[in-house]
Amino acid sequence: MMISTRGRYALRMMLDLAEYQGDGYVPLKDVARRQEISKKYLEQIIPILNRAELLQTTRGYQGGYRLTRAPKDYTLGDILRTTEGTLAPVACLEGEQNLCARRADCATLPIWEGLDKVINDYLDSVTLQDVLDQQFSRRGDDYVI
Amino acid sequence: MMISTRGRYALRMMLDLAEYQGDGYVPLKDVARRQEISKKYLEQIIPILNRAELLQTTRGYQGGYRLTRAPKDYTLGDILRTTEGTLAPVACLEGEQNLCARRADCATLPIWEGLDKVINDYLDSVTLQDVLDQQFSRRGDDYVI
DNA sequence: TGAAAGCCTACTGAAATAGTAGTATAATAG
DNA sequence: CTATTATACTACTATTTCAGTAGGCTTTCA
Repeated sequence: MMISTRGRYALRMMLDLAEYQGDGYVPLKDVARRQEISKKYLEQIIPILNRAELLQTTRGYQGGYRLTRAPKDYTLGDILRTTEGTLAPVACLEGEQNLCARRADCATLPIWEGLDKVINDYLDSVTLQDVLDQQFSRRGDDYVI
Repeated sequence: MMISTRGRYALRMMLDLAEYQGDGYVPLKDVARRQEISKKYLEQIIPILNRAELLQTTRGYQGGYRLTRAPKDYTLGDILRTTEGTLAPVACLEGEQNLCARRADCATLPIWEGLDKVINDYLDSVTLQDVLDQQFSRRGDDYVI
């Protein structure tokens, strides 16, 4: 299992903001209630998104969060790489500190590189807007008799 | 990170057997030495492959392991799903016991299903023989979702 | 019968996961 | 100026997984 609750909850929060932000800020309390996720846990996920400037904040009365950009300008890869740190399927692709002594001769390295590429390509091919569109079309289907 | 040492070592062991088995059995000691992996740890990985009949065993003098089938008849997906248990990128795709109450309305489920599919399709598109031949090189570049 | 090999079970240190808890700080209404 | 609403930050914790280590048991065959 590669995507932890951190990434999955971040994605659901971003989708919730996209759906409910209107032209104001959405308090975390509301996101937590709608998504049935602990508000305290979301509070820990948010700074990660905040530091990467994926969302905007106001504190105090009528404060909350909203998206920095339009939903079509976030790929799922953006959000998941930010919150998960890496989407690499194996440790040896995770960075300098995980370099392996066998790397130069490794028969399996190209496989992991290929796998890493299909994962990132797929997640970068879908935007938040795509997910919203598919969600609404699905809801619409429910009303067809 | 999705593929643990268990799956990576299993794959390297299968490749090692393919390369060195000839028409006999390869003792684990030799695999462990060539691959620089703890023999004791490999001993724990082997029963998983054995139960799935991915390899054959003889005990005692001149015993060891060999592949059940030809290298071209193993996909990397076969080997990795067997040893990892699942390649599902999220818990809610891992089986009955992880079903989520929000499943019917979940906007993100189709994304995880799509991700699961590209991962499995990629790994099922490469065989042990491909790796041996190095024919798989940069296959990720060509892979069409 | 004894050496070479696999088989089986238990144990363990370290890290990640999935949170909970409590306090501090900021913005604004009245 | 202060009560209310909301985010920000830090510390703690239970559970699970990972990546092995350790040791005794069984099988095969020269």
